[in-house]
Amino acid sequence: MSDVSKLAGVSKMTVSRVLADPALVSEETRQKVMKAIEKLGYVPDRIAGSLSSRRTNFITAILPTLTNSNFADSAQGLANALRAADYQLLIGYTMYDLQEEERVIRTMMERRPDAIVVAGTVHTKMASEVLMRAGIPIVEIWDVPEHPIDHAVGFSNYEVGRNAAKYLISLGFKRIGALGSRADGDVKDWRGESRLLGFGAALREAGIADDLIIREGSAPVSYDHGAKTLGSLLAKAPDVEGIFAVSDISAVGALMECHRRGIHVPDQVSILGFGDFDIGRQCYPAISTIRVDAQMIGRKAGELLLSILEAEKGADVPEGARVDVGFELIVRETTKRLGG
Amino acid sequence: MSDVSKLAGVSKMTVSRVLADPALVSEETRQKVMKAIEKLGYVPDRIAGSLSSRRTNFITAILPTLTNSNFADSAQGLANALRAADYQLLIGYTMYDLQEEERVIRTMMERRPDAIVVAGTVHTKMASEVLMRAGIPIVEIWDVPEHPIDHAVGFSNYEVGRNAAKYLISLGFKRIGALGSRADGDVKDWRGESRLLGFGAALREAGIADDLIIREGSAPVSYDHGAKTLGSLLAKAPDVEGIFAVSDISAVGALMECHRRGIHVPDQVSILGFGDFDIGRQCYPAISTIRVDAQMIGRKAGELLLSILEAEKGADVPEGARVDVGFELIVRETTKRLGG
DNA sequence: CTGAAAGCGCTTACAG
DNA sequence: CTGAAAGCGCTTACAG
Repeated sequence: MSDVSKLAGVSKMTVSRVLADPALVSEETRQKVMKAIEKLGYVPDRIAGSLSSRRTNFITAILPTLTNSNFADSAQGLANALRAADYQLLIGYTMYDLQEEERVIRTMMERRPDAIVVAGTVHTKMASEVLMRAGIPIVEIWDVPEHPIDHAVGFSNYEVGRNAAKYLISLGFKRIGALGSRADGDVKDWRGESRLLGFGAALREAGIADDLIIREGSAPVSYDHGAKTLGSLLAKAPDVEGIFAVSDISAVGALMECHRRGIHVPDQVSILGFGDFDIGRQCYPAISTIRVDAQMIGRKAGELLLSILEAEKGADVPEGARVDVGFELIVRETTKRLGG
Repeated sequence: MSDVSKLAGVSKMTVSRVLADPALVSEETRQKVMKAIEKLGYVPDRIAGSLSSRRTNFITAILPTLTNSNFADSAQGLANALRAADYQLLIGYTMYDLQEEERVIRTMMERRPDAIVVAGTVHTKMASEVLMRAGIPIVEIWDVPEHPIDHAVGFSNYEVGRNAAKYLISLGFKRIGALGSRADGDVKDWRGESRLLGFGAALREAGIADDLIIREGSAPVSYDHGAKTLGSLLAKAPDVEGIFAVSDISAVGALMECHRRGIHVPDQVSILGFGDFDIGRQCYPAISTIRVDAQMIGRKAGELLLSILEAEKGADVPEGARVDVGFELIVRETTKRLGG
């Protein structure tokens, strides 16, 4: 930068202004500076700029994994929303492990992000404290808790579970089960667990036994997980009529296992998934599922942050926003009314 | 940090040492410093550290999209390899657009990454120059060109195409086609195009016409793309016997379209995909494909970079490394010998 | 519209 | 094993 200022015959301050807010500089000076920048191939150093201005234009996104198309969609939605405003995403993975999440959050704090987006509303005590004291906007995504740390953009996983149960009940079933992952230990899909909790509650409300909710294996869930948990469920209740899987991935695995065992879906058993993954749409029979607009979650989180970070002084800024993007039941071919 | 040094009654330099290399500090001093850090909840500022040390521990990864499980796997493999060494990934998306790639590369340079990983070996002239002059290690992934900008980790897409053709020829087919995306304009999947080029070359070598290579629509490819290009191919050659799709996604789309048209796969036509996506493995009939270890590409790129960046002074460092991870033909149910 | 001074919070390079 | 000084490359906050 000082090279540029020398070549252009102006002060460093003027070069800085040309880059930050060209309107502040006279047309003539600007031209000189631009020419010098061009000639020297000068690339401004944002690290130095960040240190000086106390703004990094980094936004941290903490996700369980990127190998899940839903979270990848949210990341992409977030990145798209932020791109125009020149923010750079700092992505961290937790592998559904709360200890790892805490570690990632701590590491990320050293990079001084301007805001943090984190998937999930359950954190270690330490992690929650770090986030609360961070002094920057925090957006929890993929759920909408009563009392978010700061902001939240998502939907109620509990209600998803309740709706799943209600739908299966409406189909006339009495023997209803679910396929999920283990709910103990650090590595745990809390959102999936919320769905199972809501599912069980709705079952009980309807006077139906909730003893067929299988929790086996650990997140992230796989096709194999679906196949195995289906086996466990069948061993327990060969007469099960309707099944809710916490993820389409498990649902597809369960469906394939049904094929192998000669159990017809949906004539003998109905299967409902979650997530509306491509594979559920394309497989045969196509999986009935509950859809969430993952990309929209990312986009809305991004827009919320921009409205806060880019607010003019004095403008009023949303406080403790809770955005519920909802969800949608998509009935396809794996669910069917009893005797229908 | 100066708060910490005051509380601990030492200089800032000593605090810095405790954090960077505790072995340099006496046990007693270290304890005092650690206690002060704990008490104040001090979180070191890596932005300042980066400016001072001229190392950011950022590594930039530039990918077409994260919504493709192959690239997501590579990103995760890269992140896993770098995590232990305390590097943070800076991920950028190009949406298969070379102009956008150039823009992303320029923006990323302002963050002063210690190295850059970029998917693909075709760049705008400007982008190539920026990368060459960057003065940091560059790893191009997902192909292995004769002359990489710096390093390369991938496989030969051209050879993938050749092998696809050879395999279909070995099945006894004479009428052989392919499904790809448009090869003109800025938005373009160059790796897919390489596969088609190799495919056509092998066809010609065997004395088979290469006029059934369809290039329609733009990357990223979709199920719909597979269905539509299959339609075009069939319109041109109703008697086509073997088809190679540049991606499993297209292959699945083509397979579904065959179902709809009452064309039996593989009895009437064989379909070979690329990428070994989950969906190809799970759909019925399961897609024959060519598999690449995407996660390994990311991991090897990460390990290569670590060996360079973490090298002791004087240690010899790989120069212009070209790592070919190869690929693997996986025969499943959508390909079958003529009359077999 | 332009500039000189100070400082952001660290690490480098010495010195002892 | 410990510390004082200088500086990384910008922006902030004044001043004119």
